[in-house]
Amino acid sequence: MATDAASTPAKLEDQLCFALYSTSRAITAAYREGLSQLGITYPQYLVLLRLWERKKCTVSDLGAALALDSGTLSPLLKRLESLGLVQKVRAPNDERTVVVSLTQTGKDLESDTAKVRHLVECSTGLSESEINDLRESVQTVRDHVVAHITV
Amino acid sequence: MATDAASTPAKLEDQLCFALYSTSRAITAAYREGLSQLGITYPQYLVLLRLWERKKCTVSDLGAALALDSGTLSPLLKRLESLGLVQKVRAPNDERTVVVSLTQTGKDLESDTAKVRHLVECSTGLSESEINDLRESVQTVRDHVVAHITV
DNA sequence: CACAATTTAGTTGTGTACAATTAACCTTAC
DNA sequence: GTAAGGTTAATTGTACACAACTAAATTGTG
Repeated sequence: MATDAASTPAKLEDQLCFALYSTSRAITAAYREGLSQLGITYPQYLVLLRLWERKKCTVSDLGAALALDSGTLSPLLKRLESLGLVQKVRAPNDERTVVVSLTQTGKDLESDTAKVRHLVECSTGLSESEINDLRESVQTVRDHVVAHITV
Repeated sequence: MATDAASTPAKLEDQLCFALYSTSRAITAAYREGLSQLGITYPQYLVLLRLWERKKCTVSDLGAALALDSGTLSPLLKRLESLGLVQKVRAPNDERTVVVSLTQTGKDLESDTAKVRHLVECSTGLSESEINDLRESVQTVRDHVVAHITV
């Protein structure tokens, strides 16, 4: 009874969900200045990260990798296209799918982001192995929660 | 040189930032169904969490607790007000500040959220102590990153 | 008192997130 | 072949986030 949810009023700072929410936004903010000098936003950077890994992605490939739907990706990709960083082409064998690929400008941007990423990693105050341990713990939580939602 | 940033192409799933970003959104999604039955969104729930802790908050108090600015909070509080969950009153001694407080309906909502919170906590697959350990690790990262930005 | 600097919310504009819907295209069953 | 059902991306509408700006009120200083 002492551990009854109603008897222990939940505090904002005690919530794992808020820790993740506020920390994610803090890291996004840490990326903001460096990325804005490259002309891109943080979600755009994440999409580019995926494209630097795999030269060609369909919109749904990107959606699966980032867990974002076309309502988010369509306008985001339109902005990346108008920035000249990616190009979109309808697949000839299936006119429904749109293949997104990097332009040369988009490819060239990869090396510029390494310094920004390094600065943010340093700002965490963690060693490389500590970063990886924490990342794995957080990913495990994500996978559990996602599996629970899907069920 | 093997660890040079340019020579080790960064992958999306290897990034702590993406782990935090995607996990935060997954947990928000896990809260969505339960909270929508109570008529509120996840950011609104976070604001209410703070108000259940402290009966009265100014807008800037809430902004400091949540790291959100008035551009986010003003419309959010307007929606909570139109839902009848909070009320806003100008402080008589300082007409600039707006004191936000809970209505009875807003107070009554607290107990209803406990079950939603418990379900999401269970979906993480972690014990209570594991949740707390992870929360503290994530908060430490946040505090480091925020301190680094402010400098 | 006067008045510049600061504080506080609110507003505006851009860019995500996400649910719900739409439109075009593909596939399958018949 | 064609109609039904499924897939894919785009669109629409609501709600955050956040930068930049505005307006009103307070404070500090001479």
